[in-house]
Amino acid sequence: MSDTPVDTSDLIAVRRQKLADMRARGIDPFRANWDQTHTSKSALTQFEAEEGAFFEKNPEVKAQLETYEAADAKLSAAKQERRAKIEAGELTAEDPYELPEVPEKPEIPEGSVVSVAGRIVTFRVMGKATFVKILDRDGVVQLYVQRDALPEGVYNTDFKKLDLGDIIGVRGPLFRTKTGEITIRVQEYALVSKALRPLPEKFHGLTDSDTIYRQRHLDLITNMESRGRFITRSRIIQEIRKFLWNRDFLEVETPCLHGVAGGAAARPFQTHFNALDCDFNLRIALELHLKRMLVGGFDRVFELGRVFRNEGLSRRHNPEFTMLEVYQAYSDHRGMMELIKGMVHHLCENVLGTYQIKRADDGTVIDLSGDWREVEYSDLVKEATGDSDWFSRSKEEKLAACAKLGIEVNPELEDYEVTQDVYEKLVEVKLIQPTFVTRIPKELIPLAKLNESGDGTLDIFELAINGQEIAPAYSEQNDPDVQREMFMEQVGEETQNLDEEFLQALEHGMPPAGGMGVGIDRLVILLTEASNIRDTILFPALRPEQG
RNA sequence: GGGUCGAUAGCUCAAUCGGUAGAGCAGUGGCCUUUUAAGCCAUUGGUUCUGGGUUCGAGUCCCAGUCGGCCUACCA
Repeated sequence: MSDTPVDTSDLIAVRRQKLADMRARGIDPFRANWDQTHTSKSALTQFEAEEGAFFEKNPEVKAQLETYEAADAKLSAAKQERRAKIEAGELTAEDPYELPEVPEKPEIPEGSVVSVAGRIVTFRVMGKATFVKILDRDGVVQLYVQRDALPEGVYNTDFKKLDLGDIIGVRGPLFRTKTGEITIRVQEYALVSKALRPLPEKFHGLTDSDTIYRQRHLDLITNMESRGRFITRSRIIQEIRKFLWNRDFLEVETPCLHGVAGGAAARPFQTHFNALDCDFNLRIALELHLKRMLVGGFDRVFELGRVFRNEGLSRRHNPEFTMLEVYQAYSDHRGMMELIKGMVHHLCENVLGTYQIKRADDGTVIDLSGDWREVEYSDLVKEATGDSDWFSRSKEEKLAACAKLGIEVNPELEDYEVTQDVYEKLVEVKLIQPTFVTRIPKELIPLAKLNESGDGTLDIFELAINGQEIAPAYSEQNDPDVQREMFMEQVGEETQNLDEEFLQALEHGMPPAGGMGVGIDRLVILLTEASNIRDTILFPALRPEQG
């Protein structure tokens, strides 16, 4: 293999040739391991601490350094000014000039020796020395490699043949370069894993969204913003768990395969279980099994899980998405208000470090701190339509009003659905600041308790932030007969779509409870200031590539 | 599902009225021991998404298809 001629027309062939040459010389380009003592970040923090301790013992060196830095800044400013004048034609390069004097830079001892490993993301050869940057799990660290610091010959025959994208391990002491960047002075290095394919261009990274989604690994190497967003997503989920564990909630797992896909109204994905020779649906909600946990005496439960809805793709919809559902016995929708607000505040404190979020769309600042606005559904609809008698109008009048308001509404919809359309198209999208929408009409949700006033509204809220529904929560329906009736109205003739197992469980008695569902992806969109659900899902649904 | 825009070198992008497909980065060879998108010299690299058509001539115009973005529809 090693005498295969190099095909320079193919970047991969060049790298394969390097690989073959290494193997021929008995070097394994894919090592079993590398002993790390630090990550990029912990190495940097360590040096800062060591340097700080040194300055404390030697304050005069710190003073010298500050003098040096100030003088150096003046020097660069003077050079820049001169360059600007030459460009503007006020001076020529031959004109005599004086530059401010800069004192000698004081010596600062090198830090301790660290061992790190990561992927090469920049590689700047400057003759007999090279600057390299490697990326590891928590960031980038610079390496300084001098020819004479490596065993004889290695720099030219091996080191300079490294490629962008290769993963290397290095060992050496920390120091600060002339420009102030904390850097590892490499004494020892090894190729840990050879990259046979080139990375995307370093400055622009990947921009083709198709490639970004299909080859997310490349996006993560190249695009630090994207990388950070997925780290934040993971920390959000971690902190949600902590928040609920601390309130004595039990995390449970319920099945993804459902005989009847209940707990929401959405088209399910269907599949077939061979061993039982029967059809199953992928779950569209977690609700019904979690309520059966309440019947079973698990008074505080939650599940963080994937649900699947066989519906369209959009900026806000992916067919599989992550849902949190929480149920707390002896609580109600009011209790859920406190819970969700507490949870979001916890995330602001512990993940984001701020309560102010900038919208990706228009830069509006969303303030998540303090108490959140609470407003009734009917008031919002009346306000949006400018009609205080909206709810006593006939369907025809409502449709006519919709046309005037410039929204398209399917005339075959039920009366309450027309209103709901108005809500979704005119109201919800404008609820940018956190808002609890309460007293929602009973036709919309069959699983919640009716308000005691008997006006046909439900004891529920929908939390809207950023123009999207983030979390609906109910005082859960625990009357088995009312529940059955509500289901019957929903399914009509199709009684095979009744979840009898759930209804029977309710007949054993379910404690009064508050329950809530949180769309994790939408929450992450909000908290990471993303504009598209696909930026928050590692591998979003795409049509499989052909061939 | 409908509308609309797009696909050119490994990556990011050019290409005038239909007239020899270019640049930067990456790669390759050389210079360079503190760089910051390092710099300098030289240089390789193309099924212009696929398949048809019009034309003396197509990256460019037409038709069909594939994949994608955005809008829209569906969506408790």
